[in-house]
Amino acid sequence: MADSSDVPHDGSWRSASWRTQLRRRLLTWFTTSARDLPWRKTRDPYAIWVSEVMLQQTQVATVIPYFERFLRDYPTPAALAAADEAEVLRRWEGLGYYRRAKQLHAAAKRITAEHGGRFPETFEAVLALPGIGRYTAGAVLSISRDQRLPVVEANTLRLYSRLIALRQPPTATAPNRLLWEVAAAILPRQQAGRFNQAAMELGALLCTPRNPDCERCPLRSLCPTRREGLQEEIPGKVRTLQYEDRSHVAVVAQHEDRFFLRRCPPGGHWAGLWDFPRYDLTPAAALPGDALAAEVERRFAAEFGFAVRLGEKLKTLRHGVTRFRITLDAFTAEANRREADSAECGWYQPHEILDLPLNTTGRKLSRLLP
DNA sequence: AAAGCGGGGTG
DNA sequence: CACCCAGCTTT
Repeated sequence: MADSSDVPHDGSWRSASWRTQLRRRLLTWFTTSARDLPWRKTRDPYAIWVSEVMLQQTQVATVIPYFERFLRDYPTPAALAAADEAEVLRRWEGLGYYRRAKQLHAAAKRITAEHGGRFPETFEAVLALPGIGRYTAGAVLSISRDQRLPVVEANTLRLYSRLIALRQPPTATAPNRLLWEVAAAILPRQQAGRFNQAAMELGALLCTPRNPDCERCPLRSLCPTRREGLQEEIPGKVRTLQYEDRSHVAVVAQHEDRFFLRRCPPGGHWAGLWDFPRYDLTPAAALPGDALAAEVERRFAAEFGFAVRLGEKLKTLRHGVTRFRITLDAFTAEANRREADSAECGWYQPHEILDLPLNTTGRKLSRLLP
């Protein structure tokens, strides 16, 4: 049984005076150095929750316009709960990781049904909502209500690893438990929300992964990692990701002035979003051109029950997703007749496609249509 | 081209 | 505890 007390690190954080110094310096620094971000102008837990979910896997500059639009269109949990999922996905389009939007929508419905439309204010109730874990629950309730709850995410993970000179990979079980312990111990009694924001901001602006700006850091004299010159070694590397190449083919089928799209099935990738039919043909090198077209036509007919004939290559798109690097060859295709639309697929004119929630490659291909 | 973000859910 | 998640920006 791994115990956090066995994890090699610097124990200064256990000293009350060290923690007092840290709090004072960090909060003072935040007063002068905090970025002016839209979600810092509110104490509405709903708005802060939306920002926290958007900020997962996505950077600040990307999130800002999405956040402002989302709050304008859905100013309350009830407004979000009343929206169609497709409409929510359309507003999320481009942010990626669409499960976040679906969970946000589902949680808004739960808040409306179970909490009378008011964002819950106990840690347990917030944690019980879909898409909300320990970090997000702590962030929302500390920032909006100053509840004394710790947060450990990428920025604080790195900052706290350095403040305790953590000598092990920070995501391993025992080191991670220790980091949460540290995050809880250093919180002030008052202003826990400002403190958490300050810690994350310091990690984002100064205590960066590479070349941290220790000269400007208000915590430099408290930092054992800086003292020992280990900034590039701490936190330890988790592991290097091995990319995997994939070859996909998309079918842009046309009949008169309409194009065929389908909804991605539940449980799979891009679930609930629309896209042109696409097929994984890895490894593509094994198939000569004719055989590739025949294989795609076969799969298309098997899936949708009508035939198309592949034409020329419309476009090659390369996109990376998690550990995959995908080369997507999009082909035009002709359908002899038009099958009836269903809830899962159908024929659309280009102007109708504008209103469908599409994944990024689907949207890029749709812009090539007449 | 590679690195970094990135917590939540599942099994 | 390991693995998955179907994109984007920065370096």
